[in-house]
Amino acid sequence: MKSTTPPETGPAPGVAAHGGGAAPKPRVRDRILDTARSMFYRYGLRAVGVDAIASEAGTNKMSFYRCFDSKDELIAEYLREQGQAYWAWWDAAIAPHAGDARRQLEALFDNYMSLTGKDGSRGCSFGNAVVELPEGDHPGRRVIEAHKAEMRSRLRRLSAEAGARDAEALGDTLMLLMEGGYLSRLSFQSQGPLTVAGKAVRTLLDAHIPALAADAAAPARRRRTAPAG
Amino acid sequence: MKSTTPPETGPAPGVAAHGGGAAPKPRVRDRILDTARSMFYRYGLRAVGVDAIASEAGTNKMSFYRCFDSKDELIAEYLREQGQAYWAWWDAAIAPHAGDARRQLEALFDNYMSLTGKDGSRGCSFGNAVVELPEGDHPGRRVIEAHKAEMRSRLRRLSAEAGARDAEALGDTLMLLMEGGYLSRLSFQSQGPLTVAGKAVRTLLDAHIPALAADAAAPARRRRTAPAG
DNA sequence: ACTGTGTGTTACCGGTCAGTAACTTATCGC
DNA sequence: GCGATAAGTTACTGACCGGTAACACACAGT
Repeated sequence: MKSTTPPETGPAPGVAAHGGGAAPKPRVRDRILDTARSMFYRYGLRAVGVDAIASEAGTNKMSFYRCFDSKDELIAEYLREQGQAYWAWWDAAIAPHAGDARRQLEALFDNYMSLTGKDGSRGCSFGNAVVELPEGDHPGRRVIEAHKAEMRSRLRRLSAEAGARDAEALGDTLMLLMEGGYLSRLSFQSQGPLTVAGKAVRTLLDAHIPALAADAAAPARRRRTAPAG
Repeated sequence: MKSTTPPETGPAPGVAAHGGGAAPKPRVRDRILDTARSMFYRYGLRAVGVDAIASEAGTNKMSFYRCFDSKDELIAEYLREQGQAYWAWWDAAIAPHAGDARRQLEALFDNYMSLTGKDGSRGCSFGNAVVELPEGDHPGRRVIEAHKAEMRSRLRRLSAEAGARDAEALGDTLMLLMEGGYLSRLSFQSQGPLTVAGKAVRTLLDAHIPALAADAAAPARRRRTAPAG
């Protein structure tokens, strides 16, 4: 196998001045979790050892094992934290269009595209993690499966709220689209298939949502978007 | 980390009777490659060591290194072999409908769904591999990127042949769909979003292909498929 | 018989893996 | 100052990692 993780020589925050005011120096556990997040995401779960995480976090293995029972538990905790951040992002992305599910979906995907298309992006933490955790009993797997199930159910719910004829099918299709973008991001640099996700969503919404011009409770400007001309 | 690969106690073919006739006993290299294929796919690239592969193939590490320069080279070779098998499958799936690109796409996805939905399926070898190979210079990465680029180009070509208004967008959307099915397969058992891929493809084809009733060279029965009622 | 080739066997290298023991130090509230 | 708690340090275990050296054997074609 190759060298995997470069040294990643970081300054290691270590002890921060905290005698004077309200600068609560980050506890070891938080530093470790933060470091684990970035290293796991960048290099993968198996490629990163606890020793590397600990020293990168400015501490050592012994302190690591005072905070976490095992590496597997750290992985599970890492995934739980990623989940919280994910739903915070999700909610923020759809919040501006509360009440208009169609626009919420469009905004969600627009946001998703620009985020996943970014330079440092390595796709979805959960999708990547599940590839490395084939064992059915790993503590991280339950987190992953719960996360993906929640994603699916949210997309289905939004599809229903948007007035889709077959909300479950639309929701699942949107899920495939998202997952596909995440995965394809790893094999293409910036001009990958991900770039059409926005168009694809609008096409699917058009196809699934009946075009009732004056529908009750429906937003005024629900424009049709034909796929090219 | 957990135990990763179970012992997988296999009988190890070893020496096959070959003195009499035309039974060319499988060479070590082939046995190794075959074992690597199943173990890499099942457990992942990093989870499987060369020692485990060799002994599972009924040989040993020394013979392994007589056939392959390194584990990384074996990985690349594994991916090349998977690529050959993949295109053979692909061509066989679309062959029955030569000349009718729309039906070819439908057949491709139907075939893909039943295959990826199978019990032992762990999604896409290439997608899984790229998750474990973040290093840009790994010999396997070129194979993966070439494979995915080829996939994309084939889907775009089929979309064009099917008469799509925006063939590149349709092709890329279909690519997202496929990739999404592969990835989501890992987080859902059998009733995952993958099950709607067939419907989704037909919806997208309907949306992208102009409905010319009597088009030259167009197949007679190109039925519209409305997404539910 | 001789030799080349393919293969099996054993032992080993340096490095890293996850995880632990025992001890020291720094900082906190009191 | 005192004790409690959090954290750093060094050294270690046993297993596994990718990769190699040296040697033995079985069989092919000549």
